[in-house]
Amino acid sequence: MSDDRLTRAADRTQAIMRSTLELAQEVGYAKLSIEGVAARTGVGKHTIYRRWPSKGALFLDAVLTSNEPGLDYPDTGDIVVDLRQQIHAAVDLLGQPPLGPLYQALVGEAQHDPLVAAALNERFIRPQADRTVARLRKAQQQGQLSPEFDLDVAMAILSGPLYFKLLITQEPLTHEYVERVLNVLLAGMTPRP
Amino acid sequence: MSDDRLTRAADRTQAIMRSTLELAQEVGYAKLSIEGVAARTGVGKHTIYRRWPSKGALFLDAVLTSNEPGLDYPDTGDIVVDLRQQIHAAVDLLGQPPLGPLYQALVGEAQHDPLVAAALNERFIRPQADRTVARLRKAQQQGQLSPEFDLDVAMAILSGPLYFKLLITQEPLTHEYVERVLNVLLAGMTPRP
Amino acid sequence: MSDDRLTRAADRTQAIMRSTLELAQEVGYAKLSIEGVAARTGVGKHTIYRRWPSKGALFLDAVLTSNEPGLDYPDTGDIVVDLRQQIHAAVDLLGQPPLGPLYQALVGEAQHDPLVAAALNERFIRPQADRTVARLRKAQQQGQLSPEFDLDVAMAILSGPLYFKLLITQEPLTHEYVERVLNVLLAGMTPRP
Amino acid sequence: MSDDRLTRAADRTQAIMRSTLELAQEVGYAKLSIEGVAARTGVGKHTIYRRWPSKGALFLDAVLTSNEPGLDYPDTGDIVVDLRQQIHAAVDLLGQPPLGPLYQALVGEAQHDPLVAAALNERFIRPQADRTVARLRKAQQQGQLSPEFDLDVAMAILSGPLYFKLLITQEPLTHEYVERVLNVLLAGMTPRP
DNA sequence: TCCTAATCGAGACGGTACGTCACGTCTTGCG
DNA sequence: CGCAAGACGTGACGTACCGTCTCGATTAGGA
Repeated sequence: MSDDRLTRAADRTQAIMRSTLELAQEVGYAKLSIEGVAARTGVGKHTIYRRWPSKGALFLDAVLTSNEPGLDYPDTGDIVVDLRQQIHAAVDLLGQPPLGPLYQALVGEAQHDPLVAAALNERFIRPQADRTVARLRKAQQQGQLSPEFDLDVAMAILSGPLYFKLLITQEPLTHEYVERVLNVLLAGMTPRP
Repeated sequence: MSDDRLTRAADRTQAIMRSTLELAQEVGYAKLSIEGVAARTGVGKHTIYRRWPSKGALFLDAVLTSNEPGLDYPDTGDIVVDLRQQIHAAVDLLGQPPLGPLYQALVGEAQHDPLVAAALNERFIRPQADRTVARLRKAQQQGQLSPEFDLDVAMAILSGPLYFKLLITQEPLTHEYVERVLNVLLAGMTPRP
Repeated sequence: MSDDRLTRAADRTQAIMRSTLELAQEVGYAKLSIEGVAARTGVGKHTIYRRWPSKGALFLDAVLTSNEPGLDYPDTGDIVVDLRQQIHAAVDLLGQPPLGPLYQALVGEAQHDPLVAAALNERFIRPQADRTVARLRKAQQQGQLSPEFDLDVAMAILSGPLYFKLLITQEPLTHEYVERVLNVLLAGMTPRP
Repeated sequence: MSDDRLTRAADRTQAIMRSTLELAQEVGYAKLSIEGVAARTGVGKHTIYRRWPSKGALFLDAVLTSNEPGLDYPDTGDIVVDLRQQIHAAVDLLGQPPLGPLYQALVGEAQHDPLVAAALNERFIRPQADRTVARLRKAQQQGQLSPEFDLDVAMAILSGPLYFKLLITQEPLTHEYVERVLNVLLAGMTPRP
């Protein structure tokens, strides 16, 4: 079968990504090396370079693939319930191991490597943002939000403080914190009589 | 004189930081190397290692020193005016060269190097945040903000979306954008009758 | 026909050897690679490995095959005339491109690879030496050489200085040079009264 | 002292050459690698590349240095005695381990690398040849050789057959063989009445 | 005419070594 | 004595070939 080859190749691809995550968790992204990943996976370096152009690209793929399908969005009909649930899910996912530190390193790498930045946006950030804005828009159309409310900014206010804690102050990301953010946002969000 | 020696040392320190910024701007932080800085400055590597423990520490020092005293805070008495002025100053400073890309790289490095993260927080992030919260608190005491308003979160909502644009989506940071953020924040901020 | 397959195979064999010589002349033996020959010929690597065990063996085959039947020996009846003609033919063949540099590289490879050394001896060196000694012996039997003359050494004196120039001093191989060698040899070769 | 550094450097240089010879004798020149030499010597690869531009140059240096001062020339006053002694010394040196195989590989490498060829000539071949020709010339001036005898060719006839055995037929180099060569040469060398 | 077997191109694969770069440590000698 | 200069051991880079391997496609020649 033709699938044999593809299967073999896919197996190797996944094995490499698995080792990458393991190594990254053990020694940290800074000390991660393609040489090390190759050795740990029992694979030639070329086999890695054939698939990814750089350590950053490999790491991005490994991190994002490990977290398919990402953060799915609920839709209970009540925008407040949905936002709350979603933001708490984000904290659970990104605020602690295993994904938290990996994702933090990934965003860090994106600051040095435009390819990683672009891929990260396309594969994770933008879809997530789009889903959030779409959900907000629906609520707005249903009258749950005032018509002139700035949806893009609302999304940024949901995400930004979270990244601020994760990347800038690097304090633990808590449910209590995002709850407070949500409360402030809701104060400006609800339609006034 | 003893001052001579100190002066000489300080001169060298500044020369090294100057070369660091130049090199970083020319080749990018990722390709910056202590070896390169030493060569460009006409200085032995030891002279750099005597002053900074790592490339990250040197870069942090260079970036922050180049921007003393940072973002000063106005106090006109009107919190809205002050916040607006401050946030636009931040956009002017971080949203474009020369500081923008350097600062972006610096935050990136902080994700990989805890020492850089700590120093960045202590020397830049926390003082800035503290000033903002202090200004907000004063306004709250003057009755310009509702008493139960969450000041820490307000600060995070002012900063977070800015970092979100700078680090995550990496789109240009515009005055129009922060203005919209501010508007949403103000909607939840002003005291209700 | 069964010949078809053999013919096709032989065609491929020859195409590979042709590319080998071309590549060797273009980039030199040191940078010759089986990978390169395969690519240039439009052939899988396996097809080469199926025929030759190593780069050296392939190169040997290519060089020697390109020069079938080698140096034929004249027999005019006069040993001096014959030796002179033969040695000048050798200079014409080995002292200049295309064969000169290739042959030089071939002997070089023989120093590192016993298989090449053995094959080179069997297919080129020994036959050539045998023909020379045979011709000398015939001359000796005809009284043109003194009976106690050392034929093997005579052959080595005809060949040795030539290789000395080709491999050791690597100066151009001239007709004038071999003529002088021949003269010295003849001085000790001719029967004394 | 300034000698300290030079001494340290020279020590390393010699240690590297020593390992090179050891490794070459163990695994053969073809499998010799700079990586291997570095590992065996306990030295960084760069420390080798700083001193020699290629494996061939290192090997040449190692082989020739190990054999300083090479083949010294006797001068008893009798050219026949001197030539005989010299040629037998050459057989003792090059015809057997340890130097024989190393020297053979060295000449082999010279066929692929012009730098090695040039250095080999300058440091070993030409001086040796010059000494031989000088000794012959002196004998000629003393009337031990006929005035029109071709000294350069005589030198080539002493060396050539020796290299022919060493490099081409690769049979053992024996004293008996060079003795026969010498005899033939002497036959054409001695002045005729 | 179809089938079986061999051969082929293409190129993935685990390796080894290449030659380069920068790391952080060290030593030396000049000013 | 502090410094430039740069050698040093280390380890990773990204590349090139090695020789082995699997895959379909393209043949032949026998059923």
